[in-house]
Amino acid sequence: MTPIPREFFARPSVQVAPDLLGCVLEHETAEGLVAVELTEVEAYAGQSDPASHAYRGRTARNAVMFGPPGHAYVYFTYGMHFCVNLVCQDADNASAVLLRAGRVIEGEELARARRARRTHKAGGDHDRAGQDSAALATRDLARGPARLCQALDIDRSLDGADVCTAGSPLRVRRRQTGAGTNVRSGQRNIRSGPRVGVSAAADVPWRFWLDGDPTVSAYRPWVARRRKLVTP
DNA sequence: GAACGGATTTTCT
DNA sequence: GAAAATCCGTTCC
Repeated sequence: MTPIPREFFARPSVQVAPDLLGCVLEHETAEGLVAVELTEVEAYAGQSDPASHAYRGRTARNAVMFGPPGHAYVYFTYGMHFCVNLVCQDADNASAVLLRAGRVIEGEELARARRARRTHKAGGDHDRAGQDSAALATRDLARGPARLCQALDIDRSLDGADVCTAGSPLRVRRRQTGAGTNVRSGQRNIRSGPRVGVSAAADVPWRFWLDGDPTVSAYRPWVARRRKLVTP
């Protein structure tokens, strides 16, 4: 299985993002291999994009965005979640594509076990500890950026990982279209709209997804992240 | 089916 | 001190 060449990522993230739809991200660990077909992504530019982590310059967290293309930028957010990006273009642009959702095509049982594990942890210690992991819908396994990271067991240890090298545990490849595989209908329509959870530059349609795919997260028009009301 | 609170890091004011 | 590229269980329509 040949990874996508680095030149693929050496373009503006807005061009790379829609081309990533339908590509496969896979992570090989001691537990096994889990692979997802990407169904939803978002493009982030560098210092010209107020919604980008790179907007205010380089920090310890976003350093990978200021490096060569074809590497993973993994960050921790909201105190409990990881999200993964793929770095695009060159160091001066510090742009990347956020992977928002995917459809598990390999290692579904492992992905389900990981998601159930995390769900249990996040939900606290209730009597439901022994919750049946099969209760998780297949389409929800990697539906959302943090869920995708849970299913693939991606964390900060993969920050900076090269996804263009065959020997790397984390890599991106094109979907196999040969005979014998469960290839779905050929070209599906790609749609675009405003990015999710972003208040700055909300008018830029830099979110891309496969039209009608059940693993794409529901569209939230304004997401109006409710600010905590401060009582004086 | 929408809406809220909680978990609790990284960054900036 | 607060907001953020989030998810989940609960609660109220």
